[in-house]
Amino acid sequence: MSSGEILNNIRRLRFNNGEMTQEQLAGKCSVTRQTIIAIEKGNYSPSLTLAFKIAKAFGVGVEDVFEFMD
Amino acid sequence: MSSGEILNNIRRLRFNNGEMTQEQLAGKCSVTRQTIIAIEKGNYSPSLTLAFKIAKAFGVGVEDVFEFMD
DNA sequence: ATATAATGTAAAATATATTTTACATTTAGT
DNA sequence: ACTAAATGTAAAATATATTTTACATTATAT
Repeated sequence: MSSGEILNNIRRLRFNNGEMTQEQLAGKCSVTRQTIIAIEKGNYSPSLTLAFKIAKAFGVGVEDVFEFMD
Repeated sequence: MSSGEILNNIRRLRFNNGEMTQEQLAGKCSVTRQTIIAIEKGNYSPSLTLAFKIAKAFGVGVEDVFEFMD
């Protein structure tokens, strides 16, 4: 899996959602803060399940959070 | 990751796309047929990267292929 | 009925995603 | 300047996704 193919707007969405912290987003998605950091930095591609949870936490669609560059 | 939370329309989309075989879809997504089978059956949640590749293979959005039930 | 194609099951090996734990650095508020 | 909060780095451990390999079953065409 090359996560370099996935870009994301997590940081911007966090800011626009009451300046949500990574910790808070992690809580909403039931994952660790480290996971959010890693995904936000594009260290690896998240599972689809987690991608959906992140999108839901922001009240948007998956493709509003993540973009596939191929 | 509980993949029970993700439903998909892969089989239907395969049928509607020239009756594409699992092998062909696997080829388009650069994964093994076994992976397609497992995902189609909901054995596990795919990586977001693969989800995007599958969606692209059908020329639709990720949320047209997968549905998050929570 | 036969042969081939497509789909399905299974398990070990391998690759990747996530967690745990710890510490460091930066940012924000006073 | 000080403190706490937020973010960041890192690596080992753990969990999950995918591959490899093999065989079985079902579907399709003749």
